[in-house]
Amino acid sequence: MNSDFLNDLNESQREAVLYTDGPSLVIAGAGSGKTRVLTYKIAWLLLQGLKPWSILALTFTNKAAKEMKERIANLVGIEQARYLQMGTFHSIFARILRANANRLGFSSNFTIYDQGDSRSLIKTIIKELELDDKTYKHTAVADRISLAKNHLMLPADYATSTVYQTDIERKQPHIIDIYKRYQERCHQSNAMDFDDLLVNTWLLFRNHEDIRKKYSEQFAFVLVDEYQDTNYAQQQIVSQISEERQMVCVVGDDAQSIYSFRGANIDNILDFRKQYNGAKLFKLEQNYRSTQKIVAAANSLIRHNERQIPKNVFSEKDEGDKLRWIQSYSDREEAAIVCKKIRQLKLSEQGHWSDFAILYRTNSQSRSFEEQMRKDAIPYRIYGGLSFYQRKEIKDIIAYFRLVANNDDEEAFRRIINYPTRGIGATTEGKIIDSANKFGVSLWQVISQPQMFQLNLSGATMKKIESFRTMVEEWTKALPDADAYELASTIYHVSGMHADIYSSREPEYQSKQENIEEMFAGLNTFIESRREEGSDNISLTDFLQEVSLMTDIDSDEAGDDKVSLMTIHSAKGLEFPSVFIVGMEENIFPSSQCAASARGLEEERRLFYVAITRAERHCTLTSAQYRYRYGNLDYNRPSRFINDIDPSLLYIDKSSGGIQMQNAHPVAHQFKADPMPKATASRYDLPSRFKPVSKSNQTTGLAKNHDLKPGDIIEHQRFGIGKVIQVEGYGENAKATIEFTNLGIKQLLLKFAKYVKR
DNA sequence: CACGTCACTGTTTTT
DNA sequence: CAGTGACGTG
Repeated sequence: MNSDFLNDLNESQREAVLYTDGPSLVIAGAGSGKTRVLTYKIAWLLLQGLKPWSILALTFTNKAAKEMKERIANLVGIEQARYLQMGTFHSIFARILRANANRLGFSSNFTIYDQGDSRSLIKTIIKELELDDKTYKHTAVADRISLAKNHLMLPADYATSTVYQTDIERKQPHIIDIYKRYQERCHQSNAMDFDDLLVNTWLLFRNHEDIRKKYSEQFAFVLVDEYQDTNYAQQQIVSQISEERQMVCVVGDDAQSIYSFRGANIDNILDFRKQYNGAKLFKLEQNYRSTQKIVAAANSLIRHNERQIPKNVFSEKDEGDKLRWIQSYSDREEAAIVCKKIRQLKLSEQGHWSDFAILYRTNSQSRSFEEQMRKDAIPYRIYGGLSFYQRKEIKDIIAYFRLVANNDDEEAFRRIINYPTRGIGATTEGKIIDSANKFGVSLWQVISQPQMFQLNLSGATMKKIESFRTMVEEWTKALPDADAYELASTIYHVSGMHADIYSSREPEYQSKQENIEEMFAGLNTFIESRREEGSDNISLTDFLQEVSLMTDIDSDEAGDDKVSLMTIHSAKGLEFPSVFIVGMEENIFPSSQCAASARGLEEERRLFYVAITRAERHCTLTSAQYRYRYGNLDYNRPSRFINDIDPSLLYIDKSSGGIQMQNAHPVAHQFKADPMPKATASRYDLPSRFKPVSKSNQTTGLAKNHDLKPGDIIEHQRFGIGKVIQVEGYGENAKATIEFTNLGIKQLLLKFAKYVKR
């Protein structure tokens, strides 16, 4: 490797890459090649002789980490890239915590509680403390606890903080009690929530200097992506790790800080140079993404914010078109206009559907567009909504895996102790919990030694519990050596989950079946790809660890020619030739609650800035006068943000008002979308987390362009011989109804089915 | 213990 | 409107 790659950089990028004398802050305007700077900097560090494992690069999403790793591999080769310490804050810290769990009184197989788990635990605690669930709403309490943790405030600190004073003023003095008890329960369950992964890492380093030292010596250089979105805890941990050498490079854009509601603190980036004295500042100001007018319009908007690092983002691309603003009468008309514009633009630009994105403030706004696009036969894909891992059936099967891997996991225990029903009802469950609380042990310990923990139950109930316990125990014993897929499959069947899910042919159940299939397909892919990488970590436990820190956004099925519909938040980091920012109305964008405070309003404005800067060539804003919200018709004035844009860069389009709703399009039938049942409409369109690697799939069967028709005989890898009864849907969504000789009728999502034609 | 009915309550959400 | 959760009945 030589340093030729540096020629790909512009001057400011190169300066940022080459500086390795101390801490630095890289302010990367939208579209200015931020990822390029990060990856090249890492390559440069390697070239300087740094060992890959001594470079720590922290990102916010798995996707960003993966992308960066791939790009670095292209520069320096996979051999070096493989050993880079690169990943999300949470996954890197989880690894550190597993290695040192005993120091904190956890064991290394601890469970990671997701948001659902922690909320559910908080809910039970509120009940146990006999607090009024109207004053103490579990979601609000959870947010409050999360906020405390993001500020590294332990229950003990909480009592002396101003937060506690606020609680008292709000007549919620018991949040601290819930917090305390919540932490105890997590500990008893050998579980950490997402925030604990940060808090506990910080604690580990604070209380065990030898460990902190070890890591700070290992990580000779620390890089942080999206620094504007870090919270206090993350900032502190970075500081713990880099204390001695101060070799930190953080990259971000204060103008794109939009996650304060998750604890992100914009001051981290604004005050970075105060925290790291003498830190060097680099600004990447050339935007390579958008036309000049789009960049200028975005600049004119963000100028209205007080708190920011001054910068001059510019573009040398075409001048381009002004932003366009269209007002419509209603939300339905808004959707119709947008669809019409998309068609026109696609034609005039000779583009693809995937060149277009519709961005909105809230998920619920997707509805009118969905309806209209289905009517107009425009292919689309909605991002967001209920994620794969939040679906009940997936959470259930994962809960089994979790309990097997960590018997003390209370949330997993409670989820499945009586699912599928095995005659262990609420009363019994209550008694187990009481005993556990009384003795300060986990639920599992109570059922393991019922007499010791004074569990008083009838002989019949005891027997049921006993058999549940033995069942799980056996799996736990098998865990270390078992083939993950085999074990998972055993659990699925022996637990009775399989029978339950196949007990009906209702669409609801079919969708569950498909989702579980998909999970198993994912498990398979996981094992295969780990094997390909030469890793032995392919047990069910390894799968669990991977899965607990994964989200839907991480897999994207780009390549599909579809219009993207998503919230502005989830559009961050993406770009599209044409962007429609819809619902530009007061009370929606800016949302009424955020607009109440100056800080909140500035964040909304940054959100709008993010939205505009997603556009490469065309950016259209729309406002509707009337829209349905919560079942009634609301009137809203146009968003104040419209006025924030330099009028010379905004074209007010009046031509489209009052378009005819019954727009017949001659080409429409070509793209006819599936008539989807409404309950599952977006479900089939969701990203499949683990899209099987085409390689492995192609060998056994095929997925994309299936050639099945009714009457065909197939042999399925697991289900055996079957006859095709019916095929429906297209491409990604194609599924077949197949009658298997041994198993009866099943529905298969062909995307995942492994079979050969006979 | 399963299922039906009623009241309630609505941002954004990288892990 | 629609999804959720609490509660009561078979």
